[in-house]
Amino acid sequence: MIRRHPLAEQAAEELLRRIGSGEWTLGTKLPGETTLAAQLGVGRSTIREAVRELAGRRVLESRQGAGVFVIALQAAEDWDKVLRKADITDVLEGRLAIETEGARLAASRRTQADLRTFRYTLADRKRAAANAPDDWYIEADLAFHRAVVTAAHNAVLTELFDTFVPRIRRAMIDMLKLDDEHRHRHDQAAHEAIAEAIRAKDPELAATRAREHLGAVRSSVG
Amino acid sequence: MIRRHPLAEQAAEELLRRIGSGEWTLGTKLPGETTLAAQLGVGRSTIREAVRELAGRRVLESRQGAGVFVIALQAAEDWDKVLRKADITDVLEGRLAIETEGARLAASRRTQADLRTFRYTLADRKRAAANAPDDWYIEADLAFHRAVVTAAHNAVLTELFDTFVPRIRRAMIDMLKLDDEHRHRHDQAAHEAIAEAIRAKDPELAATRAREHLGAVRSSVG
DNA sequence: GCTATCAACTCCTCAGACAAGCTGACAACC
DNA sequence: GGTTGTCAGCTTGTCTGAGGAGTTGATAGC
Repeated sequence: MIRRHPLAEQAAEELLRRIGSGEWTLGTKLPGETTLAAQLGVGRSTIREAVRELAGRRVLESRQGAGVFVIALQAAEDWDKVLRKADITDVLEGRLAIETEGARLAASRRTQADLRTFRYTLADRKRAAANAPDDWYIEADLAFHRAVVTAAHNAVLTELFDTFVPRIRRAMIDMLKLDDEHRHRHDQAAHEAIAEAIRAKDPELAATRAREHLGAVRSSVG
Repeated sequence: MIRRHPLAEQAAEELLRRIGSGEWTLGTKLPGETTLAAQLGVGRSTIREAVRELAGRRVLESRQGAGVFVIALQAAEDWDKVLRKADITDVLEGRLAIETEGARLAASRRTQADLRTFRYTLADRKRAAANAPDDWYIEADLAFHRAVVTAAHNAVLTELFDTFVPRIRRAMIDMLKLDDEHRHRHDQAAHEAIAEAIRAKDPELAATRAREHLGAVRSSVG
């Protein structure tokens, strides 16, 4: 799948390159559209589209009458992309950090509703582990883990978990393909132990069990 | 600071709204530029800029000759924005998760170079705590904490930390403004204790000390 | 059934015109 | 001196018309 970049995209890349090279630093006003168009040898509307693209990425900001200004030195890291490119062990260690702390906080903050969610998702996971196709099982497993993080009642942790999910899901799919005997489906007990520790309001125990479970997952991959 | 949105931005918002409302789902081809321009009552180049902006945000993709397609149902979560809007306690708990696990991993993986960085950044921090202005002190403090996470040699954790930094920095500035006696500058010992545990290759101790230090920071804010 | 052709559609790029907004300089005024 | 008003010259914002280039699906021919 080849893909030729339109001029506007190339122009955006060039602008980004110049910003990255230090030619224009934070807060700098770029040359006018007509000047830039002449410099890059393209039309003014092409420059405008390039600027608009970088504005969408929160790198540039244009103010009518004043000019175009640099508001970030590089494109905001696209986390989806970062995670796709990262080693899966690095990703799993990030997940371990989030879920361990999530379990610890959940143990102090969980509500009755959280406990109900644990029961439902654990039951689902048990059924799926027994006889469902891989993708069902994966969703059921992730649903329980998400419930744990949600019970921490911390928006940042929940959002972090959700950011990691797509990458984790892909890794699980790959892993299960190589695992004909469904060995990983047998750790239902470990999941119930985490839920139990949270129910019992034991932060240390919940954190330890979460870390050990995820550490085992990490080892089985790396 | 009032700020009127240009037509192109308004058009981009409208397109995003329609995508979010389910009018156009994943993979859908949008109507042509001329049609959209007529629908929204703007010129063609305005529509083009709106599309280009959403392309920069990875929501749309335009293919010459084929059309414009939806490639994501919503703008990728802009973490900078998420963190700006989140409670500072939630952010600090996220940081605590990252740094605790970072310290734990650093204790097993730190190199001689990491230890050198610890020494430099700790010395800087000590000097800054003694007599430097607030912003110097904050940078020195953050530099040490970043060194700890970097020593974990995990790209995802490092990137996560860097994502959190701007928000943390702002919170520290606000905190120090209310703290005439510079109470927070006196915990140099806690920082050196973390570094010492990592030097001694004691993961549990490093994690515990990191968690306790950051827990104290969190309590002093919340 | 398969391939080649082609017309209609799409986005891409440019140029030119005018509107709208900002900035700094300068004059007028208190 | 200090403040305010005005304005020229810059900037970006928007529209239009024209032609180029790529894609797609229908159709004719084999």
